[in-house]
Amino acid sequence: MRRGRRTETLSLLEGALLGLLHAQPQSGYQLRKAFQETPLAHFSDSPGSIYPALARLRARGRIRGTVERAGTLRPRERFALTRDGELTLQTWLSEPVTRETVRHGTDEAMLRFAFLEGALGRRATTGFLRDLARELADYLEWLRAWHKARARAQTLTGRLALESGIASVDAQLRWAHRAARRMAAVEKAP
Amino acid sequence: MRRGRRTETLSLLEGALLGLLHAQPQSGYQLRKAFQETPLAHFSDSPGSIYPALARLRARGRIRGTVERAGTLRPRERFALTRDGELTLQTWLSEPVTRETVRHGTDEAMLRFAFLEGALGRRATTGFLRDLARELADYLEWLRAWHKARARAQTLTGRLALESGIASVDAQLRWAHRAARRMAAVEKAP
DNA sequence: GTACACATGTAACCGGTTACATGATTGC
DNA sequence: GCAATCATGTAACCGGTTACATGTGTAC
Repeated sequence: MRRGRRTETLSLLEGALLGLLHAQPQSGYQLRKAFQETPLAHFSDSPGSIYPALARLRARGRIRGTVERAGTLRPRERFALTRDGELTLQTWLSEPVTRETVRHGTDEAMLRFAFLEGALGRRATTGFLRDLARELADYLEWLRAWHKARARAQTLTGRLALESGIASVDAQLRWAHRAARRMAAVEKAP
Repeated sequence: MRRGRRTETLSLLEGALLGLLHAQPQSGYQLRKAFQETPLAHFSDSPGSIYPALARLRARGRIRGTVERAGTLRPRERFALTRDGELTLQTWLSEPVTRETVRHGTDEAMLRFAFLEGALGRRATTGFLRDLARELADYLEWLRAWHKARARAQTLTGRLALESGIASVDAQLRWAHRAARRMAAVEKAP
């Protein structure tokens, strides 16, 4: 959906593909199944989204495909990250967590977090969680202030919808704190 | 992002615009500000998204614009729903809440809910909340089962990310129950 | 022998993003 | 005088959706 001027920002789908391929080289079909069957849903599982995305990533040198069972009547192409793809993934995962990251929805942040350990190691997660918790707390405070100030001017369902958002952000913030504690505990006893 | 074959499904942005214009006829600039300043964030506030979307809706007869302060040097165009736009909005808001609705993220469901009272009245919300709660409960159960079954096979951050999703859905489900009770209470004493 | 899972694509459409463009008004 | 706000657009790009297309392997 967007393209950095020079830095080649990844779309969510491309990020997800790189992250999955980093964890485990696999075919387009297996990636489709992952989008169907795992909680990674919300990505389309249609071939029309995944195969072109893979072709793009390959054209840009992020991934490389090797054909398996070439002689047989049912070959398949297994994709893996190139060194360049690994760097791209790491760069994407390292982008700072800002106000915008949480304002536009936490999907991207959580997707990146899911891949953090695999691609950057456990140490990298501490800062991520700290920044995420900071921004979530700020955002939550702002949402609550907004709710307090404007609650009466809205319809009942409008108000309730806002409260749903507040409850969601609150849950994510609590989760971030729990997760940070878990990470700290694990770091002491690896 | 998509187009129903014949039924002219609305994009999220178009739905948001119709909902906002139904609540209060206003100009493109005011809509932009709404996306900047209210918790409706996550829609782009850039003129390049809103003005073309308004032009589309007008071309399809959903909205009508009237130029205000026409003689002055700073005119502006205030948009309002046509009768057809009202019907389109109502149809969109009436679409059933299914498994897919929650699997792909609850953004659309919550956006629609926010406009429900204004466009369909309080009575319409009861069924919506019931369906939403049902689907959220199913989805939550599925997520928990998945977590239990696959937790060990994942990286730590992968597991934590899943737990974040579970916490979020859980929070939304609790909210849905609270909201249903609030609606019921209000219906008795309108 | 037929339905379903495996496996990979292409092509048209279109909506959102980014960047560019223009000019008036208000407040300091 | 200059910056910020008001106000509205256009144009190129490109990625995701939908629909179409094709053929094999396996289990009943």
